[in-house]
Amino acid sequence: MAGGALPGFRDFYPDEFAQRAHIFRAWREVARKYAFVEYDGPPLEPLDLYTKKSGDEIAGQLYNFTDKGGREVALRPEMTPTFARMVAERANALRKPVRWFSIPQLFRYERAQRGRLREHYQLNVDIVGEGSELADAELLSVAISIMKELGLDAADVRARVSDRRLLNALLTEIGIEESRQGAVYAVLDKFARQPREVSITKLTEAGLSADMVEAVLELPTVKEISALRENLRNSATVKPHLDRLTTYFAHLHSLGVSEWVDIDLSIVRGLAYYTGIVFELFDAKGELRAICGGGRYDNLLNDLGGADLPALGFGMGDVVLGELLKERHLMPESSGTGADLFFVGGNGALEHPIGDALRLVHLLRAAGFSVDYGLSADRYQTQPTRNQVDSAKKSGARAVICFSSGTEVLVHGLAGKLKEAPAHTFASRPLLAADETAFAALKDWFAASITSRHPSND
RNA sequence: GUGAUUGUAGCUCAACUGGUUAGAGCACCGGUCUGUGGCACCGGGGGUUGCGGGUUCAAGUCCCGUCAGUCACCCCA
Repeated sequence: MAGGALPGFRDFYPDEFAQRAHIFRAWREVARKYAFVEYDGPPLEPLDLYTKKSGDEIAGQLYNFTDKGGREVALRPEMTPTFARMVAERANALRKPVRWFSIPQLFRYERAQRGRLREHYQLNVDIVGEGSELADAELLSVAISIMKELGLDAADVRARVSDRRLLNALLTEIGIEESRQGAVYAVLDKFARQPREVSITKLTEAGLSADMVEAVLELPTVKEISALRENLRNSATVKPHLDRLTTYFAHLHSLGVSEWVDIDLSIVRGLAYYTGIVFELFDAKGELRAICGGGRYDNLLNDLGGADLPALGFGMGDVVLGELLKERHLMPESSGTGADLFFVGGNGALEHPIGDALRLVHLLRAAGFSVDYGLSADRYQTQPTRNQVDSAKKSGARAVICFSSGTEVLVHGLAGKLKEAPAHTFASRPLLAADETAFAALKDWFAASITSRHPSND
């Protein structure tokens, strides 16, 4: 449609905003449980923050331009460089290990597709200053706990785990020299998405012998450490890395998330800076793109900011996650205002002009209620009450309130059938006189009688 | 950036091989109904058929371009 948002950008109408808020709430709630603290940085950064170290692969998709001061700038495509700079600047002062998270809006200039827009929000969770595999286990546990928090289970989402150091050792043991390992990584990354013959061709072209090719193509099928060839498993080069992965899995088990996790040595991660355990979260059916990806990047802080600290982290975008939640009907369907009270004109509207109505609304709000009403002074007295109540229901309000006579105020619940809903009348005079005990009585009754109309959405 | 495919109201869709003022349901607005008020019914607003050209007596329908969506590449979050 013409005149809409720019391609790849989204308008968040209240319903969509509620869904976004639902995801953000889960992110923040779980981060808090794991004792991470929130930070943020600028959405606009110097261009070279991204071109210097991340390489050309990212440069072609940057949303960049020259600002009015002649500076080359870019909308941030990822948070890690900003994070690295912030940590490096205060590396000595920060208490380790650092547990930080952020929910930046990120931008990339590339053709939009399902699950990939030009803009998205991405939870970033990072740990700095801890090199042990326990930190890796803690990090993955955060990601999985978010899935749980949103109502997903181990049948919906799978975590796939690999380890760059282990993979390096395995390839070396197979006899592949380091200069050719990059090509092998590329093939492993695409192993599931391209025909086996293509993989074989590419590996052969990379200079691997038939034996090596066979050994490499076995790797993605390994589901347990014991399934590795014996000579690989027992090699002195490989063993320490296998031991670490074993310990890592033991920690995951203790943290209660091991049933979500599979070994998958074809998980490579595109970004070149990963150095250790890496992981991705996928929907179990494999219909969508990765929900989440991350791992250990022990050299990046040093390369980027000169702080020699081990670090690890993950990013989780709102787009794919949102699609999965919608598919599983785990998203709030519609928002409504959810106001406590909706004021309508009742039988007493003629005795109480709009001024009285507004005064009551004002006092109710001052007493702590959220109050909605039709913004027409005219219809307050002329529109049939039943039609006003219809509007109140559609608004999602929990109860209606009106002048039911010259001397009384009626509060009536909107949950369920109107006839069965709780209702109560209060004397209007003390309420209009801002009598505190009258409002206290109203609040008590409301709290005891009126239930939320959307108990499942909260 | 490459290729394929789609584009009618806010949403989901209709309109025979081109043929009167492009329709319906839902949603929205107003109203009616004092025993099914999260119901039924009545009425209303809203579309230069994505946009721009072309063919034709006549285009939502055919052709070209363009923009946008979707999918697959590329690549990655």
